[in-house]
Amino acid sequence: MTIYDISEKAGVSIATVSRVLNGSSSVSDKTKKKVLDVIQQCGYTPNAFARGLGLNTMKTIGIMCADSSDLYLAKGIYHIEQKLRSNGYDSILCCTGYGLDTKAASINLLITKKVDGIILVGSNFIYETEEENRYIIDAAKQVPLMLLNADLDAPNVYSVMSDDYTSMYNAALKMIRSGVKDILYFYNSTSYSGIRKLAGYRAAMEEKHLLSDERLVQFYPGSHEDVCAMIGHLKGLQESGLVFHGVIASDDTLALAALKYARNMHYRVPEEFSVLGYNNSMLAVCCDPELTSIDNKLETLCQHLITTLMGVLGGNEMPKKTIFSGEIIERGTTR
Amino acid sequence: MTIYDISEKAGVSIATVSRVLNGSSSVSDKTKKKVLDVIQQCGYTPNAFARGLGLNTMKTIGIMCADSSDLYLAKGIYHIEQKLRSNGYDSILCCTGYGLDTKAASINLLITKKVDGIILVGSNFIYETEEENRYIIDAAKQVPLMLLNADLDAPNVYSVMSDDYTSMYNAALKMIRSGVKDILYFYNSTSYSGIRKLAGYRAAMEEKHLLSDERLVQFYPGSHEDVCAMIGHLKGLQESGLVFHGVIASDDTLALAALKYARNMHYRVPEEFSVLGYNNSMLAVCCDPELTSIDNKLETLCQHLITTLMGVLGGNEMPKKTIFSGEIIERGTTR
DNA sequence: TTGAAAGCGCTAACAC
DNA sequence: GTGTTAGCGCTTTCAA
Repeated sequence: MTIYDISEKAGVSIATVSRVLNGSSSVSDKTKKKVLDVIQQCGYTPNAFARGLGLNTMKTIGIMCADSSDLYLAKGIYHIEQKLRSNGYDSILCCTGYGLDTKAASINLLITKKVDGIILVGSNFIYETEEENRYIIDAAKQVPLMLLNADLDAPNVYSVMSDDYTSMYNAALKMIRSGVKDILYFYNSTSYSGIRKLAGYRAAMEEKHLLSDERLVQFYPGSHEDVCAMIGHLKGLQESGLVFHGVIASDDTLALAALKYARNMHYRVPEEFSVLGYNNSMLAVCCDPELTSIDNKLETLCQHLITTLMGVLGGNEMPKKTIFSGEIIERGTTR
Repeated sequence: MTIYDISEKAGVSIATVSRVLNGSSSVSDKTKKKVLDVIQQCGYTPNAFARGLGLNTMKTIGIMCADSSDLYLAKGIYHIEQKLRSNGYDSILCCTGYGLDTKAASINLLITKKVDGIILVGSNFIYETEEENRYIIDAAKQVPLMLLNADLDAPNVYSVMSDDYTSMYNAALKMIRSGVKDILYFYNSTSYSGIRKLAGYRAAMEEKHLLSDERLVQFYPGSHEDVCAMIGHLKGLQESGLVFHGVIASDDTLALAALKYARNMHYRVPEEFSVLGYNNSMLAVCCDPELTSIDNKLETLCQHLITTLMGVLGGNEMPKKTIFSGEIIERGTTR
């Protein structure tokens, strides 16, 4: 069933059918109805390829994420997909994994698919050297590139992010003021936002001259989901003689592990041990006591990102960088 | 950059370029190399639309799920996307929400996009009446339809699922044998798999003549993420006089709520109160004590689903229905 | 082994 | 308001 069949059955030209299909220019109500009737009756739907061929757009946005089963990224994808759809765009999802080579391959694949834009969900796409980020810079020559929670200065690359540095700085300061001095920072990502968070913690601790022992900054290298291993990591630290009565974690899972560690050590939480998480995910209310966590306004970020992308696609001048501030959601693991 | 440019630069016809591009038929090694060189040098990639127009396939599979931020569905999407990619297929993701109308709209949209197949992730796509399932049956006339964790008998529809009934039946029996008699069933979905799970619980309880009070079967109608509301639901039950010392939940989140309820009531777990979850998700190891949960082998299901889909796409005869059995992962909330 | 040319289904510029 | 027609970039006969 093609536009030719419809035009024939309706007794008009293909151009007229195309016009009613696209709601464009002037078609008399009568012919319009006639065509619509035939279309309805035949259950005809236009061929997206042919349309794309001519227009050179599929109204499709590529979404890349390292791992769609990550709680935080999954939520981001969800919001983005929804908002895209409500703007008349579809999405192609690419789960790239964490390797640079597969990321580069994925981004090229999306471009091959003629997506109208690409959204990079999560800060792990940005590396430290320009060389490593070249795959993004190059891709941006072809389509607009949107970064969620990351930052890269390059033409046609737009960043929307949460102010992780300030959020962490404020949260750390708050915990210090609550009386906890020996606060361990527990993180598992050296992505852009990971580095910013750590810097926030560092600034607060150093300001108060509390970062006496570099072991207070702890990188956890294991699996993102292996809570046991995280607990083991903290246990090892404790056994090696490091003393800490507070943990600030770069994400809720790590914080949860810290909470389980505290329970294991028979610390009373929050009286003797404080824990702070990040992302304010579902996990935060799944434990007992519930986790104090930083909410980085994911949905707001996504909304803004899509608005910006739509603007760019519409040919408008749009802000290259937008920063929202986070918020500490106080629950039972801090005083 | 088109095939014409390449053909010109290489001094051959577009047909020849097309041939080397598709590795088809016989091209002399010399011309092949020449063409390949030019392609490389120009960084040319073929236009997917034009190709699709002719071939009428995009090597793309549509993935539908109600909510990609659901822990379980997200994991399923992740595995599916990975395995699809390793088979040379891309995926378009559609988060449909839970309404029938939006599901039908999404499935049509995917067909419009000329996907080669559609995967429905999660059992909430199947309804009770054939009328409601018509949108699937109709879609299957155009492309193969794969169901993950659901079941529907129709031409060109293939189902891969976990044996939820038996898993629940066994788990319930086990809990009964451990000495818990008043077991509440706590569920939030009347999807196909939701119904099967409930039936498994029912069968075990009735076999032991333990289902005296219909209030032991409790549907929770609220948000999937609102743990507080779930706890509230159980509290309300208790206050209304219902006595129960065990909870079997249709998913880990509900089980987690039950665990928090138990703690709230100062029951000792598992000595005085047992809890069983479903999905063996990350949540199971996030609480204290850790949750006994049923693992339904999601990755295996996904692997099999993709294998089947590839077979169907390759024109082979494939099993219409495949059932795997689940496994109880014992942790700290059952004796 | 290669080239010429006819589509694939649609949009949009241009004529009427 | 409506029809004609030239592409869009590629695959695939059919000839050579």
